[in-house]
Formats: sequence, C-alpha cells, structure tokens
Amino acid sequence: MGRPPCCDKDGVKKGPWTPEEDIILVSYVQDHGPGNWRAVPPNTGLMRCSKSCRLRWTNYLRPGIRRGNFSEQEEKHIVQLQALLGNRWAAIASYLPDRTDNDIKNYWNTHLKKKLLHRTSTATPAPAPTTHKDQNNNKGQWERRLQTDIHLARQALREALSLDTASTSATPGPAAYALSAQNVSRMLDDWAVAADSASSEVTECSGGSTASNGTLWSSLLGRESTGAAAAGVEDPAALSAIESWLLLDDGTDRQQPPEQEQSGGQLLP
DNA sequence: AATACTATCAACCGCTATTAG
DNA sequence: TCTAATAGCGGTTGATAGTAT
Repeated sequence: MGRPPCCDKDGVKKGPWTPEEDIILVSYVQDHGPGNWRAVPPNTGLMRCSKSCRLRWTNYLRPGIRRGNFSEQEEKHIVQLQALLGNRWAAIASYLPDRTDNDIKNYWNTHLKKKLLHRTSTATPAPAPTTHKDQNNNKGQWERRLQTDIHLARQALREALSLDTASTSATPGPAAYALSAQNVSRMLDDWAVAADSASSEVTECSGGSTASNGTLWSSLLGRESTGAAAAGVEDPAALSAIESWLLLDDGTDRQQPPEQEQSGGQLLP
C-alpha cells in the first residue's frame, strides 16, 4: 500500500484564506520550516489541504515577496525570459526572486500579452496608402524584432549549453535544469557586459499593498534564499542590458540588426 | 444612482515526476 | 518492486474592485 492520505478530503475548506489561517500557517512554518506540507493540516488544525497550504505559503506568505506594480525592467526581463524559456513560470520566477511564479504568470496573461499584441498590431498598420516597400518595412516590425530576439536567445542558450556540456560533464543528468539555469544567468551577465552603460536606475516599484507581507512576516521569519540570487540577475546592469537589447518602449526601431549587437556586444563568451 | 462591462489576482484544477510505505 | 500519495508546475476559473454607460 501507499501512504495514508494527507488530509480529510471531505472536511477540507476552500476559498480565500482568513488572516487567522495565515497567522497559523506562518507560525507553523516559522517553527518547522517550509516543506513536509502534508504534516501541516493535522499539526495546525487548519481545515486546508496540504496543497492549499503550500500554495498559500509560496504565493503569498513567503517572506521577501514583492507585490504590486512591475517595473519596466521587470517587464522586459519577463518578456526576455519568456521568449527564452517559454511558459515555464517557475523557471522565470527563479530569476525574479521576489516575485512568485503565479504573479508573473498573472502579469503576463493580463498585461504583457496584451502589450505585445498591441505592439504587433500597431506595428502592422491598417490599410493605408503605402507602397509595397513601405508595407514591408512596417509590417510586423515589433513582431519581427521579437522573433529575432527569440531566435538569438535560443541560439545563445544552445551554444551555452553545448559549451557547458563539453567543459563540465558529458552525462546529462538530473542537473540538466540547473545547468541550463546557470547558462541563462551567464547569458544575462553577458548581456550586462554588452550593455553600453549602466543607465540603470532600478525603478523601485511603489506598489501599495506590496511590502505588507514582507514587513509583516519578515519580522517573524528569516528570508530564504532562492538560489536565483546567485544567478546575479538582479544586477541592475543585466536588467539594463536586456532593456537596451529589447528596446521595447523607446518607439524607435533599431537601425542595426541584432547580429551586429551580438558580435559587438559579445553575447556569448 | 443603477447597471453592465472589464481587469485583476488569489485560489483551484489537473497533470507529471518523485517519493514513502 | 509496486502502489498510491505528495510536491510542484502550468492552465483556468471565479470573486471582486474599478470603470464606463
């Protein structure tokens, strides 16, 4: 036989968490640490499924979570990482350690997807008295730029992976993801180097509700490191590099093809 | 002021890989 | 070794706040 069930499925409570439940959960995690979620409901008396407890902790109660508005840098960072990794929100979130995967996923679905669509549509103007040549020039400017970016990112990742597999170990094992994550962070570092200047004032988001949990619970709990910090992605220079690479909002089309930036900017070692 | 519509986000659902018994 | 539960992930939903009519 297998394990006994973690909680009574019949008496399990659903819906929004109350502040009292939050406090119980935080107190428990403070004493026992995160993990072993199946032990949480029976030990705390919470009428919640272990899954729900884990979700509540990771998405809301975990210290160090920043909520509220995403900065421009974060936006571009997410766009870049999404192009690179796809909808692997947990992986993307590991490069934005103070954001949860759920937050990033929500932000992507509600804001960024629309933004990208809007840019695509504005880059492909409706019927206008333009010549065929003009149409070609304007057609999907943003879309083409994005596709080029995606292509470059993938190429860079492939090369980085091949470099590492050659230099480290020939056996692709369970560390495969760690390996790729390592390389992604290296790429980001490279972009940082490629960036001309660090005109990178990280716009501190002034989200209202945001730090509330952090300040509330950080007094109770120490901040855990996610390992992503080691990736060095929070480096403002890296963010600035991505910004300059993407040129999302400046309204000016890039004059040089990305290839030139790659060769000039040393995208890869 | 009332109603309809839209946007946001917390939480749930379903799936897969891993792990305990 | 096998079976069933857990952990974790991405997709989706539903409640609610905000805005438009």
